[in-house]
Amino acid sequence: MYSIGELSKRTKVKVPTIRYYEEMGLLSEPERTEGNQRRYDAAGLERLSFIKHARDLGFSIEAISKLIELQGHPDRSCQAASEIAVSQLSDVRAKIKRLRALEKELVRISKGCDGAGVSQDCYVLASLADHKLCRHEH
Amino acid sequence: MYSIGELSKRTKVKVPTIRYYEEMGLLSEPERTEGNQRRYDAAGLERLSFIKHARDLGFSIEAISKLIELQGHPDRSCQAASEIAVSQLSDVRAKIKRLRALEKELVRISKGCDGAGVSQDCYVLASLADHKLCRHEH
DNA sequence: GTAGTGTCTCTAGTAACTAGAGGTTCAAGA
DNA sequence: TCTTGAACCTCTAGTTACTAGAGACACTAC
Repeated sequence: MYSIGELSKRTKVKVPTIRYYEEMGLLSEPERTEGNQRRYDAAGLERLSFIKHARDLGFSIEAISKLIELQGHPDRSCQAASEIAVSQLSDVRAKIKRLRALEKELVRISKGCDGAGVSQDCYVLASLADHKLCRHEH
Repeated sequence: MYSIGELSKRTKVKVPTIRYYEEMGLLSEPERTEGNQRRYDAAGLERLSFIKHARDLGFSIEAISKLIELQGHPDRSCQAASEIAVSQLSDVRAKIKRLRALEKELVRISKGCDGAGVSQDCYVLASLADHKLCRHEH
């Protein structure tokens, strides 16, 4: 049996976050000691590792909830799980695309100004003030 | 003079968001009609366009505050503005890097499962449960 | 004058935590 | 067995950048 701190160390999930996951229904309520402290078993540890890994991959709490539900029904089709993963992937790709466009624009803006001048002539400020100076859409 | 709705249309910033920016100190308090409604002038419009553009580029409210402060002092060195832009750029690059790693991992996970099987054998779920199945760090 | 739309303030909600207060429990050493 | 200090408990509130809704008032066109 692990205390919440022990679980935290093993999974690298902070203690208040573990309690938060419990409140959100991602973790089921663990046993308690006589003194009301949480004690987790191996299943709890595994479950939390799953959550941590999915969060690291950017899955939302909601998506993780659905995945956990599926885990609980091994006989059910895994189409939903596949869909969640694919949707997460397209999310990530959309974000990358957008960030690339921003990167280009920021490079252009930053290059125009070395920080040596005064704010009146600053290219950074001018670029932000006037969208027409931009080369790309964003 | 523009009403808040007029300003919203021209800048594509939603009305409640404009009020929010005012509350946050990004926009100075505009004149009011006798009936207490906001009326903006050209300077207000320009300022809001600046904010909108910077937000679209991912600058935080805090960063924008600093940039606006600089705009107000045309004689001051623009080093701070340059630093903010550069830091924003490295932020964006870090995010891209991380997202690329996630993309790779998600592609791998998704490929392993076509959604046809049952959840018990689902590669998506197995991958999430066991970090050791991952090829990359994240 | 009245109808309909726009605007006002205020409160509360979102996602996914994080921080802090004030109090209790546990485990190890004396 | 007692004590001490770290770990734990619950609860509330704060974070970022908004968004939604309630209930009331203002403005504009007919």
